Amino acid sequence: MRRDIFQAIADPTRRAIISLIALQAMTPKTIAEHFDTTRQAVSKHLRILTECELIKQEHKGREIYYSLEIDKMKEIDKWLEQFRKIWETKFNQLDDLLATIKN
Amino acid sequence: MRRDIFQAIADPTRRAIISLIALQAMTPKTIAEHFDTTRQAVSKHLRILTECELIKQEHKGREIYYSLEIDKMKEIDKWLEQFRKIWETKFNQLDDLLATIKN
DNA sequence: TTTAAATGCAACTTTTCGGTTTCGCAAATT
DNA sequence: AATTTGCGAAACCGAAAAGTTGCATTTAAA
Repeated sequence: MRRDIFQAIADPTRRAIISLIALQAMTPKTIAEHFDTTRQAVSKHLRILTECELIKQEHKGREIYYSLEIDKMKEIDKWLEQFRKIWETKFNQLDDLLATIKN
Repeated sequence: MRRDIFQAIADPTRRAIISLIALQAMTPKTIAEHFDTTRQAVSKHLRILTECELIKQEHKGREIYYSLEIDKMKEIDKWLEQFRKIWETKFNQLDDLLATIKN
């Protein structure tokens, strides 16, 4: 099983779950109510997200509250960094070009 | 077929291809030489990347040069925005806390 | 004008993925 | 004590994905 963060965010439902619990911790049941799917399917997604340490659990009686490990999201940002450098350079080149045309 | 950018970057080989051609345009043959896979497999990845408009082609005789559509990468950055807000807030909260302790 | 090279595409196979169903367990409720 | 509720895990299924093989096409080279 691959189970890395990029594979985790590939699924649209998982992305929605991430966005949802980013705002506040939730139980699987509550999360499932936000989507057109069963609690068990959500549970599977939560398992995958847990495996790549994107979310954490907090047990409270028989309920389990899931919340986002926001720091883990920075890994995506980190990977994007190489491309951000490129598009910023291109933007500057365009800037230079516009400046040249003007003068 | 889903074919969105998140599914496109889920595959590690595709991420490597993206990083590779971000620096300079390349033919499928040359790209394949960088990996432990066949040209046809690379071709399939290129097809997927083309379908979600992450890369573009430039024909030159019988060769086809593939290069990155850097602007498309910004979509990931855009999605990350919501989380960036959160981690920046947390960072500021920590800042405030440290300031409080100091005084 | 043959021959070789670069490529895309389609068919096929194997693996993975996402969802459903069923089950068992532990905590709450009656 | 019996029942309900919230949960994870395992077994199963269909669909999609990833890789392989073979072939057709176009262009360059001999």
